[in-house]
Amino acid sequence: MVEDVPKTAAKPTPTAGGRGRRATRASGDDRERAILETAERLLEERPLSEISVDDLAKGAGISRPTFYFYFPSKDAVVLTIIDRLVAAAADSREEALKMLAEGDPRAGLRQALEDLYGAFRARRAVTLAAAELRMRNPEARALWAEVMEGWVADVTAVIEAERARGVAPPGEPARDMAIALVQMNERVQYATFAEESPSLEPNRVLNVIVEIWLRTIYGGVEPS
Amino acid sequence: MVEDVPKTAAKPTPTAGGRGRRATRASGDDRERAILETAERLLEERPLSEISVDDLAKGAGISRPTFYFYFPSKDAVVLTIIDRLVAAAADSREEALKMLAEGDPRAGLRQALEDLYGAFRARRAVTLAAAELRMRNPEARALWAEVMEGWVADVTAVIEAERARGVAPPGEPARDMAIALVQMNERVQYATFAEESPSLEPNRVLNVIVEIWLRTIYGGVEPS
DNA sequence: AACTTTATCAACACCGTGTCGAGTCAGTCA
DNA sequence: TGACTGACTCGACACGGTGTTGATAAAGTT
Repeated sequence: MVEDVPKTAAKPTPTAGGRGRRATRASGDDRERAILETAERLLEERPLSEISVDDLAKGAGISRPTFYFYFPSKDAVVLTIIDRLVAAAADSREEALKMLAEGDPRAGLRQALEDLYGAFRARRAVTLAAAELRMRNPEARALWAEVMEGWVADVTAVIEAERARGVAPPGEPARDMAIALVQMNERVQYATFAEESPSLEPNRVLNVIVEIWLRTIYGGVEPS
Repeated sequence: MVEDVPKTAAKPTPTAGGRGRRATRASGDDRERAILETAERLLEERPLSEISVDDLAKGAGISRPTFYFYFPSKDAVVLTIIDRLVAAAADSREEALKMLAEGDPRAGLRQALEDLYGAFRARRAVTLAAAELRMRNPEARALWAEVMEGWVADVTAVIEAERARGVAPPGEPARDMAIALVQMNERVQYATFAEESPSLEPNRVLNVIVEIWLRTIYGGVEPS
């Protein structure tokens, strides 16, 4: 059902912060994984706000106090899960960035947006939980901010390069454009995942955001 | 037995739903206002999730049970406040739409975005609370969806008109473009109000989103 | 004056969080 | 082997928030 990521090695601790277990290396590893899997499974069914610590404990076959042996709070569990999503997305970004540097920037841009969209769509439930958590948890906010900052920096560089090459017209500061574009993606994708109304159809999202990115970056406004 | 109130003509009830008071016309009006004012005041200080029913009751000079005489829940209070914000924003939209229909669409568009931005910036705290509430309250979600739908419909009409006039190039379906643009505005403005990082500076927001809107609507992508 | 409606709140039932302390159990190692 | 230790478990509790109940008072209405 939930075949987990293959990177169980090469990483002593997901984050340096006080997330995760207190200190151990014994059989409780299974329990920790069980909690994380339960969280992911329940998030497919209902929003984070409707999942209690008891639900997670029950799902992992332990009592509520025992849950606290493994994680300091419900939020910490979700934060750990988000860490992994973010790491996966970062890989996608690096991949796409490489492609962007060597080939045609326009095709590369489409590929990059596609990979990014794919990374989050694959973990739709977690993405929605992240957005929810961000509203009330400073740590989640900081983590997300870091992610956004990374993309903005990359996109800014791309826009500036294309302007320098003379293929993109000047305009508002590249970084400002990048912020708006990246935030647009986030919002549009969230709406689609959450099936808001109005929202874009899943199979239309990429066409639309790619067109807006291209027009924004490459298309100057002809004076009427 | 329905004593009609003359002061707020043309509006019997903010919403048809069971929001607000149960039924009265006496001095308790002051209390109701006091609760709403307390809520707005506290929202300037801290997020909705950190405000309790007791805080609202204390702020209005009543006990917690008495609060429930006036509102069925904390959410209902905020929903009432959001109703008003939304109504004000709708007025702005109508205003801007009129301007858009008679004058130059490009200048009109800028004016419309400016008015809209202003309407929400004037009620920054409430706007942020609305976003928070939307995450966990279906009624708030429905209300916001209605608002978004209204804007999307208007923008769709504008894009289609401009394409029909031949001044805007064809491209992805007008409605899809409209959805993405409206959602971009929402996200960018939210980030600015919340002082996220990264986010646009308050005095730069309009320049940036107007440029993106114009390039998206009027600027086709020249083939490289 | 009897009656109704509006308004108020102490006390309660309930739920979710997080902590404490008293355990069990599986391995050391003396 | 038996005392010791550290990993692990959970019943019972304290706390803080929500929403309800029922008793009561105060202000109209007839």
